[in-house]
Amino acid sequence: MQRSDSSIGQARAVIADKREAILRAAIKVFAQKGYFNSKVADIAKKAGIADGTVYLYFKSKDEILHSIFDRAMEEFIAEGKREIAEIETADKRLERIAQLHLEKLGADRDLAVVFQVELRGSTKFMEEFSGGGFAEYLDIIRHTISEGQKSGVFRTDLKPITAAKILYGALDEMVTNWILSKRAYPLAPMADEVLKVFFGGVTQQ
Amino acid sequence: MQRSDSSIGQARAVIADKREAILRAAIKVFAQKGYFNSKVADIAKKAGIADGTVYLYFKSKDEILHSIFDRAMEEFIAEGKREIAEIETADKRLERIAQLHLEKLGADRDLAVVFQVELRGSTKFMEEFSGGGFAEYLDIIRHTISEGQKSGVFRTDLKPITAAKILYGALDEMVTNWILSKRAYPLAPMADEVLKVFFGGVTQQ
Amino acid sequence: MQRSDSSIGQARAVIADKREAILRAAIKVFAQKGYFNSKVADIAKKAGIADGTVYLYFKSKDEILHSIFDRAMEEFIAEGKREIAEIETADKRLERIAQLHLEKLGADRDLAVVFQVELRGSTKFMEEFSGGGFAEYLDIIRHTISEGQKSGVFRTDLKPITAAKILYGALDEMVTNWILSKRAYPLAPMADEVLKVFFGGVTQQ
Amino acid sequence: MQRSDSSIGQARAVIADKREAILRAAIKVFAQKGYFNSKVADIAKKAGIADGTVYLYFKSKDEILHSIFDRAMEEFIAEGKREIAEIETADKRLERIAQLHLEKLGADRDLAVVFQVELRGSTKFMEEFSGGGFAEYLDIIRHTISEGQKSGVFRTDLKPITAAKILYGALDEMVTNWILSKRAYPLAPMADEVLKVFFGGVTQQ
DNA sequence: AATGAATGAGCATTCATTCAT
DNA sequence: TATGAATGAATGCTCATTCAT
Repeated sequence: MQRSDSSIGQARAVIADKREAILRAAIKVFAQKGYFNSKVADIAKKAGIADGTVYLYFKSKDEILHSIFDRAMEEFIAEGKREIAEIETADKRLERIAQLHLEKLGADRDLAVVFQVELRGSTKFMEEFSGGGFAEYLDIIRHTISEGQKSGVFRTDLKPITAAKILYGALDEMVTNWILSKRAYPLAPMADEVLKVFFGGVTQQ
Repeated sequence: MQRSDSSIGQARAVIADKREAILRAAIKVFAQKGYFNSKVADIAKKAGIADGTVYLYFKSKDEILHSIFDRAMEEFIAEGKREIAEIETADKRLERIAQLHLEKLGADRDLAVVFQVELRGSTKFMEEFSGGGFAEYLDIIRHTISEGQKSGVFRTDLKPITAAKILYGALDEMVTNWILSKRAYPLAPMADEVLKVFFGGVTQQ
Repeated sequence: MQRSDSSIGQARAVIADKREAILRAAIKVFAQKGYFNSKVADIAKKAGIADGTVYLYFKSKDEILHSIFDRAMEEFIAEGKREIAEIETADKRLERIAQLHLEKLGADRDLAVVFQVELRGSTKFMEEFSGGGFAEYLDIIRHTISEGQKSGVFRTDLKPITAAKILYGALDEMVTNWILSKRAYPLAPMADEVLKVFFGGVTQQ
Repeated sequence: MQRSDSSIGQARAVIADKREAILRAAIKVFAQKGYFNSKVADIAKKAGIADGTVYLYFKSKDEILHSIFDRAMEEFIAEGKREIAEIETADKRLERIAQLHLEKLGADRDLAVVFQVELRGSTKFMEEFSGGGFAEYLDIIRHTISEGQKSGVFRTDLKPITAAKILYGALDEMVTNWILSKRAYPLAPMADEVLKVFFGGVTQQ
């Protein structure tokens, strides 16, 4: 029995769709109740499938969380690299990175919650994550700052990695506050505020 | 038969000691295995008491974690207030706050791990915490920045609360990185780096 | 459109072949992992078919095990009857039965394992089996002994059914030991040892 | 705080009692439904305790089954050795062993079922068991036969180990048949029948 | 106050079976 | 007939909490 190319394509699409549905459902559930308080059954129900079906696509509950991180970071980094490749100066690049950071997470509150909250819920995850996508992300910032130092746009009495952590930390805190805030406000514009301080400092000239 | 004042005092001291022992034990255990993976029995064993005894001092496992936060924040804020009260200018105050922040957490790695990791392990905790000690802490920073703006030392085109979050976020990231780092280095000196950027920005003058 | 007789015959052969393949696969799998630890998926994979296909030939996993017993006992009894029909004396018949018993199981270790181990893994199976092929098998032995008593070759102060169980039990134990033995030795020759004792006893004359 | 010797004794007795109760309950439940079909909850309920309590006395369901075997074999072998130590001749010793075998299992039908059925339900158990108590038991029989050969009471053209297996197999079959029989009859008297054949054979002199 | 044995609710995962294709 | 994705019932074990002593 042979399948036409299109039916194979369909089958793949269906598989991808179900995986995707589980991932989306998991993001919602994890965001709402936290990883440890979420039951696999909750995810399955939200995804509209049977409990056991989850295990046709993921090996364990743990793997679902990992997949969420991996996929999001991958997309995020890919898009970031693509965008900054077209930008000339280091300061403009950093600006775009900061904006992208807050745009992306500001556009998907549930994903943001999982990133800000669950990712930090265990040293295990943090360690794995730090050695993974996050390290690459931080490295892009560090590298950009380093280039800015070489081109003379940034001061040179700062270690690029330290400056990178400061920028990342400031952006990260914007996200965390936004998540926890009861008021709904747009996250993306906060990037400019962060950059204002990061570039110019708070001291009156 | 009546207890003398001194015996009551002793009893209270014993109670405080045991509470303290449980709290110290819990910080160690939570830091090592994470809140959800820690058993109350682990804490009891580390504290050298029976499982049931824990419940004579705390209503639940959850309450232990809360107490850790509450007590640490309380101490932290009290010390912070005391120290900055003696400092004249806003920038010097901010400097002291930043140093204190990293000194304190840098001096107790287990406590730092619990703060950085477990505090963020659930939205529930974060929300409660945000409304509690953390809000007060951030408010002290915000207020100091506001004063600096009035006195002309800080630029005024920034919302004080936003600047406060940026400073806090940058410091927080220093702590997180320090915890996850495999190399052992002193945390406190990082305060100066953060302040360098926060005050002066990264842009070359 | 009608199927010719020959195509029906072919279809039947195919059906029989696939049933047979499943049965052979199941014997191997059950022998290796035990009935309860064997998955229907394991059997299907070993048989080279899809999981669902198993259910076109058997109603349940349970039925597969039953079929293994039924078919093996049927073959066994048929061959036994055929062989002893040509033998004159009761003692020679018993001899042939014992040899056949060990020859058959000794020639198919997997089948032997399933018989010795899985058959006894549940009272349910044992009861059903006892009322089925096994009863008939034991009855053949009993009947042969009874004939031997009538013809004067066997002593008459023993109930034939009891003597039959003794012979069966002794043979059965040879099989069990052979299965569990780490050394590989031929099973069939043990029949003569069993018969030596069964016929003559262990007492020195 | 000190416990008197008697209160320690009581505590031990309580512990032993509860372990014992769980073991007795497990024997009943396993005998009725088979190991794999028995739930730990069934055992707990039959023992009159909570599910979790089972795990204060046993590490796993598997360990319960092992304990049943180990304890029973231990008792059995100890009693067997004690009894035969007082008997002079090898044939009388064998007689006593056979009687004891059927007396013991005949006195506790549930235990007999677990031994005959569950012990054989998995190659894993059988292998472990064969290397354990069972091997020792068979060795006692073998050794007794060997002595009988030396003293001239048994014929010497048989390997003692083979003769031992034959005797054991015959006795074992008596037990299995007794368990599966719908009629209730005393098991112990069957020992004499087995011995009659084992000693003298079925052949008419 | 202190103990630690007992409790029992809670859950990730497996797998025999079904059924749309 | 054959497939294999989907189902969902079933269960051993953990551990926060209680309570008799």
